[in-house]
Amino acid sequence: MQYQKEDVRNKIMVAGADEFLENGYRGGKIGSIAAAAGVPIGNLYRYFDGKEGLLDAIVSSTYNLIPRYVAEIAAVSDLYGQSLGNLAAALTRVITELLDRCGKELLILLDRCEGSKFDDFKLKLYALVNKYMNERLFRAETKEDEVFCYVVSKAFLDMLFDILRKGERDNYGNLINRLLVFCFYEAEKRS
Amino acid sequence: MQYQKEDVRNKIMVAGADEFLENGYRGGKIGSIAAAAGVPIGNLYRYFDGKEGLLDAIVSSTYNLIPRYVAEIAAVSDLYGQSLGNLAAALTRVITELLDRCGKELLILLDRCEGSKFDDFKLKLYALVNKYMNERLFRAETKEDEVFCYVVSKAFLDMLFDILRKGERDNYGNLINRLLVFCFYEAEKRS
Amino acid sequence: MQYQKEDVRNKIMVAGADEFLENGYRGGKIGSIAAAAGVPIGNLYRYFDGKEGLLDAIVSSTYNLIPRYVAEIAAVSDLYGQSLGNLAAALTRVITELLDRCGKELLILLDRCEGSKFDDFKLKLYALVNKYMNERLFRAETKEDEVFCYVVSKAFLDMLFDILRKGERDNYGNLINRLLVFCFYEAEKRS
Amino acid sequence: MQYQKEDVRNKIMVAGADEFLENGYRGGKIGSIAAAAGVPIGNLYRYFDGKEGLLDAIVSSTYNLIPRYVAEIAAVSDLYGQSLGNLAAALTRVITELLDRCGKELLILLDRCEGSKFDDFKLKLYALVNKYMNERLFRAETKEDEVFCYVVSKAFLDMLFDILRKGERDNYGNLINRLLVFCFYEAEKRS
DNA sequence: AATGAATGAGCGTTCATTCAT
DNA sequence: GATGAATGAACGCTCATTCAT
Repeated sequence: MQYQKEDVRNKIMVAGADEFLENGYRGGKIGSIAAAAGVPIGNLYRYFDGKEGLLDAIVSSTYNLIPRYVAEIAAVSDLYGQSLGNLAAALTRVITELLDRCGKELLILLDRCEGSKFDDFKLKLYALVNKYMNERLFRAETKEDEVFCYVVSKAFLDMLFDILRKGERDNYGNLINRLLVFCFYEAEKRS
Repeated sequence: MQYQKEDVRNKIMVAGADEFLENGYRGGKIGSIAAAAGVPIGNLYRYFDGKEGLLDAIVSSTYNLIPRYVAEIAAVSDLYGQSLGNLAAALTRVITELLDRCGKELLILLDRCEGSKFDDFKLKLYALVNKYMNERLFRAETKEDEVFCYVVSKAFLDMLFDILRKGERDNYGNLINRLLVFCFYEAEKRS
Repeated sequence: MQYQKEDVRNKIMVAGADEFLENGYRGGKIGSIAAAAGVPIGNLYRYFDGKEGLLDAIVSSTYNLIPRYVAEIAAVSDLYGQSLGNLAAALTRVITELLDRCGKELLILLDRCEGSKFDDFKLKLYALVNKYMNERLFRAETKEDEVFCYVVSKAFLDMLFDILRKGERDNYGNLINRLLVFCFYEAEKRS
Repeated sequence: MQYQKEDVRNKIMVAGADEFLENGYRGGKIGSIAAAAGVPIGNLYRYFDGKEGLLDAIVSSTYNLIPRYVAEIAAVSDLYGQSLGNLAAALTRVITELLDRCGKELLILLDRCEGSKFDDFKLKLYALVNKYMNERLFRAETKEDEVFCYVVSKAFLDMLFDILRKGERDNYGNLINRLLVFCFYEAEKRS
């Protein structure tokens, strides 16, 4: 019966992700998730440790993956930083891969975790990216510089995610390219 | 007594805004709001039409104000668009005024309305700004252009709000200036 | 509305005590208690902190009272120990008072707290009484003596409670007198 | 395979007895019992008719045995009643045998059957013993006599069980001897 | 016969809203 | 109009029992 278990587990996780995406963690109902997954409520608790446990199962691997992706993106930037074109290609590859692996989960983490222990994901992520950007690009000296660096870092990230939300697969490359130009072309002149 | 009534009404709205800011609309409790306002629960229902009604009262004037501010910002841009310096000064004035009038309410609308009828505020706002930006700056022709325009418009707005979230009053001017340079200096070269 | 509040609180506590007496703590249902008290379920939670809190409210004053009563009984025994007749009279007074104050609560504590934090009341009480009895009467030297002392102490206590369960108010005096004779008359000859 | 079936049946009953002893009938979980017995839940239902059926299987033989033991003890008392020493020896034999056969089950019956149909075992047992005691020893005439007879009968029984709970195998003889002296030596003088 | 996943009734609890005073 | 106790629908979760394999 092993294959069935995995099947059920997946159905619940998909239903849970959809429910949380639509109604948030607080607004998402275990009953609705179970119904959508075609599973009786009680059985859901065989697979997951309650509502929090289900969110955890849906989202934690992505949660843990992100710092590595950020580091990888930073490494890629260090390598190709001189040529925005090459950088864009590399970034596109990394980021489309990220999205393919855990796009939905990322959206939940970014916007739909109010009331859960992942509530702070966004802030942590922004802080992480901000750190990299400041070390490499901005080298903020005043409080004002820091704020500006933070604002731009966050915007860069948001734009990346928006491209993934709005764009289509065969646009990604071009759009990320344009994003890089927008953000970093002759950046020193502009900040 | 009209004066007292207004006083009570205000206390509830302030307490409500704080509660919603801290816990979101779904997570905010009527009981906590009434307690924080020093008002018996039942009385709250005299002044507001339930939880949704209270949110409405707190937020709707800002909700309705925003399109006018966007239009005003657009008008200002049209006037001073040639000179980023002048534009920044004008924008700073308009935006700090906006923030002074309804900063808290704006934050609620932007981030804390999950589960209410204002859930879509962010999207509407982005769409509005996107429209102005597209008409004035991007003149998108392809689907890809549209996405890029949207992404940049949204980012511009987010950055504006982030400055307001992170910055301090006497930074606003400088930061908005830097923001404008970052987004629009030789923009045509970069998009 | 203050008088009503106390009234409701009492009705809930009486209904709770009856329910717990009949079905134990684990078997007692909050719904039944609320119904028996003529109170909607939700309102019960205004007065008590959940099921455990209700049990606590019903039982904790008695729980805290008991050591004092044991000490008082021990003191009475020290005073009148020579004359079983006088001792019986004094004990009867103390114990009927105890029963009048918290007979039902005592029964819950003794037999119906499985699954709650008062689970160990009986053991603690027996240990307490055993300590007094051993110090005054048995002076156990061997392991076997200790067991016998414990067994008799516990039996004395149980019999006391049984008299209170089974007897009638105007019997108490006689029955306690007989109990003392049964347990302690020429006790040294018998142990 | 008949042998295996018996083996599984026994493992379940042992696990069940332990679980009920630890958590009571209400608090005991079928899942935990099955796990402790190393048996899948579904299979447990092949051997026993649900939770109540399992308790029944564990406990009913003891439940039915008890009246016979009480009768035997009564008979022994009639034979050796004159000599407490002989009586003690005979009683010790009977009672250690009882304990060896079904000590654990007896404890469940006495203390851990809340919520099951055996809830009333203790009362029935006390009533039974009370009947014998009254016929032979007390010959109660007044209501008060009856109560006292009941109280002493019950205490005698409880003390017997406590000796079995607290004592050690090679103490039993001595302790039961002391118990008999404590309860019945010159009893007529004391009641 | 063995297995353990499926099932769902029922519990304790919360909280937006109403209502009696 | 002010007050806060009353109300009950709805949620998350448990666990005895059944059922498909």
